[in-house]
Amino acid sequence: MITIDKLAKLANVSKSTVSKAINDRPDISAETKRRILEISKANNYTPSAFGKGLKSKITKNVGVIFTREKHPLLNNPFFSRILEGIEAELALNGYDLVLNILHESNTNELPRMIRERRVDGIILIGVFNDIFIRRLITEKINVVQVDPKKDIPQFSQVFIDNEHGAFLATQNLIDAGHKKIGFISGDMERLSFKQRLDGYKKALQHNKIKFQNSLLRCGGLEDGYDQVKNLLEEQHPTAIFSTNDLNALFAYNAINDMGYKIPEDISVVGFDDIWTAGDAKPPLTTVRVYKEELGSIGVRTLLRIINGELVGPVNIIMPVKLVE
Amino acid sequence: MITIDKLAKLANVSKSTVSKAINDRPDISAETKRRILEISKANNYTPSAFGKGLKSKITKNVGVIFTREKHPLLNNPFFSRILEGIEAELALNGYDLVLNILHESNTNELPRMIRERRVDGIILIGVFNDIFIRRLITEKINVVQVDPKKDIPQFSQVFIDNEHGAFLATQNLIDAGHKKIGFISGDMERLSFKQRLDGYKKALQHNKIKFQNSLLRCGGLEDGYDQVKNLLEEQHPTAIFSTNDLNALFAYNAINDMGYKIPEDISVVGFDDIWTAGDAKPPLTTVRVYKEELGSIGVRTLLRIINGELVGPVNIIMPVKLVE
DNA sequence: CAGAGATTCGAAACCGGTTTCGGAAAAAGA
DNA sequence: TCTTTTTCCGAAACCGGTTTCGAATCTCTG
Repeated sequence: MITIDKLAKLANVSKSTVSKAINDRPDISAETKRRILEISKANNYTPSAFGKGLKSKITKNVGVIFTREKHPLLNNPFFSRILEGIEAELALNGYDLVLNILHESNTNELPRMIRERRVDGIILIGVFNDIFIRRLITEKINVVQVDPKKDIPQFSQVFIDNEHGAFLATQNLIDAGHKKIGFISGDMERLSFKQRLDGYKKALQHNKIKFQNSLLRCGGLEDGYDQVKNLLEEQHPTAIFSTNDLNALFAYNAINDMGYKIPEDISVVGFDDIWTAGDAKPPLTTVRVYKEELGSIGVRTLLRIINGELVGPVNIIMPVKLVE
Repeated sequence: MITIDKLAKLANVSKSTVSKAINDRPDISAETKRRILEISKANNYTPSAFGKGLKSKITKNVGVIFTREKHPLLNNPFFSRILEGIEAELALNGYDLVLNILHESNTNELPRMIRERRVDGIILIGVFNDIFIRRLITEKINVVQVDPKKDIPQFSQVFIDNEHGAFLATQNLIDAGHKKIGFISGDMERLSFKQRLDGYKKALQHNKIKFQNSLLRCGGLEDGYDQVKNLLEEQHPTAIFSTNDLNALFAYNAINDMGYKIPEDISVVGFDDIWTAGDAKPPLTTVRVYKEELGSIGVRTLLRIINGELVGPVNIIMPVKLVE
């Protein structure tokens, strides 16, 4: 491993001069710079991240923290897509991505990468407890929250346009003539599901359809199947809006198992546009979320914060699209 | 941000003494150590990664490099599961994960995290070109390859027991009375698919069934549907072994669309045990691969290399299990 | 109580960079 | 030709740790 000192010896200059050549400083002659860069390339010298960071405090790393409730993150179909979006955008800007996956309960102490300042900022995806949030704020860490489960005004945040998406989805069902539209969802503690409920309500109201609590079935993802069955038996809706595709697919199963046909007897619209949605039979109408975009916009926002281009926290709402 | 110097002032000792207290060195009195640690905790001091690494060359970071062919990695259902396995095992051992996702074509230059020695070792998952591999070898980077697409004897590698898994899957079909078993697969350039073909052949041979080239349909994941259709029309097998679940699900669709019934007319067995396998109707019999384990064993192997506990490269074969 | 040995601490060097600042040499101006 | 200015380079300090080694103090032994 070649260091700046060795390179300086090879070029018969001081290490300050090498540093100037490498970093394109003004006080160096064109000829010397050329010579040094040549020797540098010949010995494929790369400045050590440690040496650089020690002085500059800049790591050129960004931390990404996901939380998961129980087991695999697969429950969250977004995981890899958002992560890929983040990674691509970071790579484009010369940053590396340091990944942490935490359990929701386990977010008391700050991760090492933050404590030891191994990252210039972080992107948060998931649910975090209050102590965690507070420490991030007091330590003045650069933070962007993507698809927030909870609104934290101190952080910059990238939202999905949940309300409008849900509005579109519901309106789509209403346009098809439905008046009795069931609503199924995961945990309503989550901001995104709340917002989707709002969109559902707005669409009903906009069409002068009375909102009925009895048409709601909310809860965990696990028992989606049973909830749909229960909803169908008790309320006989002609359509169902599901706040997420996973539940929508459970609904498909339940509807099929009860002997109904889709879409003749019951229509279903989902949200998220996960990759299996198109393979379902019949293909699921859903609200497309641009997951990679979510990640890359999150990164761009964070980099603006890191570069001091942003004064206060900003909120960004990413548009969605109804796909049939 | 408090540094070791400030802490030393606060405790009225030299910074060498602080270092000794923090790192539990012998030449320090119990009382002084206690006092320093107390003050350290009170000011929640965390040594900077830069300072430490500069001297020790140890980053406590591990790089993880995935490659993708075209677009999202979702084609690879392993992605998040293996990644989670890796992350969990690294976290357990006090390491952070630095993620890189490369395009196969774009793997000429070494990633920055390797050049700048920002990681103590790397885990490779995917396809890498020869220049890339050679540079890793000449630079003496610590490498473990997980689920290798190509055998690289210079690296330690964690394999899936593809051959035995394919043997089990095929034997399962033979036990059910099938003699004419189609074989569909993705790109046969990949080591894992080759090995699965070997297992398929072995099972046939073991049961004295003649292997027929005409029953093979190999190629991309994209046109799996058409290939299955073609296979069914031309050869009329009574069963199909698919080297991956994704193709198996395409086979389901093709079989259904052609008016056959599963498993009455045609049986299907897959490989990988992706999460949708259980939801298919009827549930897909498949070979379960312990994806998190794959990741965590990869990490454990890498850490042994980093700690100098391993002399040469090792090959590890992870067992699989047939699930119905 | 002198001398040997063990304990405990700190000064200084080191790791690999960046940055400041002063001075020499070269170029420009008088 | 003598200043003045500009250009170019290097010595030295600094960043935040670790490690070595010498010295001071304390403990033990004969």
